Amino acid sequence: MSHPPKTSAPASNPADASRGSGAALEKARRDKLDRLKALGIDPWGRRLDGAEPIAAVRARGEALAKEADDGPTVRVAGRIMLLRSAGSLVFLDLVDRTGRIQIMLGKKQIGPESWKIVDCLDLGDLVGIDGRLGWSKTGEMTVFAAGLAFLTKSLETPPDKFHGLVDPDLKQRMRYLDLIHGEGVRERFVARSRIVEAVRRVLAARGYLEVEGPTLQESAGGAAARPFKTHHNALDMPLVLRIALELHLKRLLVGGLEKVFELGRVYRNEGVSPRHNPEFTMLEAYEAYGDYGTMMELTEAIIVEAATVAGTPQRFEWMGHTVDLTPPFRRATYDDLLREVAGCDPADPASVAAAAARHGLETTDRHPDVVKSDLFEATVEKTLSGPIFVIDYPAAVCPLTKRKADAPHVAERFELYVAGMELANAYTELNDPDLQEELFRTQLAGLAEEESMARMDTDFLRALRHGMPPAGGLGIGIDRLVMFLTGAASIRDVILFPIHRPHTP
RNA sequence: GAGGCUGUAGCUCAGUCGGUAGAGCAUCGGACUUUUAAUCCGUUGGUCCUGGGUUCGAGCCCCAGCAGCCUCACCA
Repeated sequence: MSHPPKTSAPASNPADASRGSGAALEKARRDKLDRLKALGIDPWGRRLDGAEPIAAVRARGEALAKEADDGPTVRVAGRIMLLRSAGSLVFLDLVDRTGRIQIMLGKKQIGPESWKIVDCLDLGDLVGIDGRLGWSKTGEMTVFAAGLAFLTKSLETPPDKFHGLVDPDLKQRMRYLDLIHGEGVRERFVARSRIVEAVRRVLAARGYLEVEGPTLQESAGGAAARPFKTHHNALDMPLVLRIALELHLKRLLVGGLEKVFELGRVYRNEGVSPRHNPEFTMLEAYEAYGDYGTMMELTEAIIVEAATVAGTPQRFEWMGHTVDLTPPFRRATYDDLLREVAGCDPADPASVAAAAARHGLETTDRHPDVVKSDLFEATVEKTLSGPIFVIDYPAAVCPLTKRKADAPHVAERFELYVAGMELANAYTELNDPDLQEELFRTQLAGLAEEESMARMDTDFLRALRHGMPPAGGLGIGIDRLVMFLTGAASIRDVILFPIHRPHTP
């Protein structure tokens, strides 16, 4: 080989030549892994009993005098988030699921053998620490380490220790990193868990039974949405994933379970947006001998309890709306809001159509109630800061709902809106099998099956003919509930692993 | 599905008029027994999303594609 060009002269050590690249960053960590093994340390660790949650340790530390040097001995375990070396003294910030605490490791204090392990520590490694709890000279609560247990080596470089992960794509695809480094991310998902617990607690306290319906169905009913299609091999039958919980829960009302709810995933083959993910979590609850008024009271109880456990303030700004959770929530009829906001006479189809036309909506060959519904969505919805119960809907857009006794064109339905977004939907359930069948048929006429909320379900109709008690039914979108209780702007911020296209190399 | 914006080192981001690819953090080497995103000195690291095109020359301009975000449509 002749003289290489000076500008591209290779370094003497090929590994050094790429030092700092992604591969070299991992190699540096693998070198430390090998050094640990050489020291007889298992870099992948073993069971460690008796580690105290860092939050609990911090609580104990608060009671200690700053100058005390006789603090209790504690054991903590967690991930190294920051590492500052000052010669033969090293400071770590250790994080577990409950909090963060500073660790001080001194060469003299832990001895030369353990110090060899300290030399092998990287950001992201998991360690256990035994030490005295106290305060550093600069006033930081600190565990002064006497013992160090190496628990797991991290071979990948963590994100920027100050900014964390910022790219929303990376945050979602690598949620584990987002949970470690993202500001408030872990807290938000803990809040989600607490909210779900609260929902179950409220329902259980009222005597509701939690049940599980089928997610694989022959036909998807109970909502207006396109389903995902799949296939069962052994039975050689086409199946769809459920789009709602409704029709099976109502069968259970027929079966005498009287108060049932399901909290589970539904799947809708629709577009994605900051408020839509193809799979999302739905609560549906049904109470025999109740009506939509019963469900309004239940909805309010669930939301107030969920807000309490989530730590949501009573009044806050979200998505440009001022939300006030002080019960009772406002109630307003559909027609009153329409009159107020759209400036038309809801009782007069011509007036409604004229208003709809002014907003550029299609009105020809459309059912008057559909025009009304379009007008409502175009004008009223975005103005509803809420929470507000919108009550009494035009009957033609509510095929599963009982009509008002004295006004058959009005359905006993409410939707709860917050910040212009639909959060809950409830009916006095239609239990007249003949009317239900008729509504299915008229809804289906002239509509593509995929577009209709009413899908003929003859087995469901037969169940109704056996007698379903008069009942109230409620649906709440749990993801959206979590969004507004945690102040999240996107549904992807409250779903751990939202849908993504595959990354192509 | 349509439109707009974005894509540069492991992470967070600059990159001027088209003229040899930059910083901070991280890494590696050195100093430091009270640090706080430690600091200081030195060091290293690039498929500029992918593929074409224009040009003497493209991170930058043009075309196509991929991915993300936002808006709209479907929907909750």
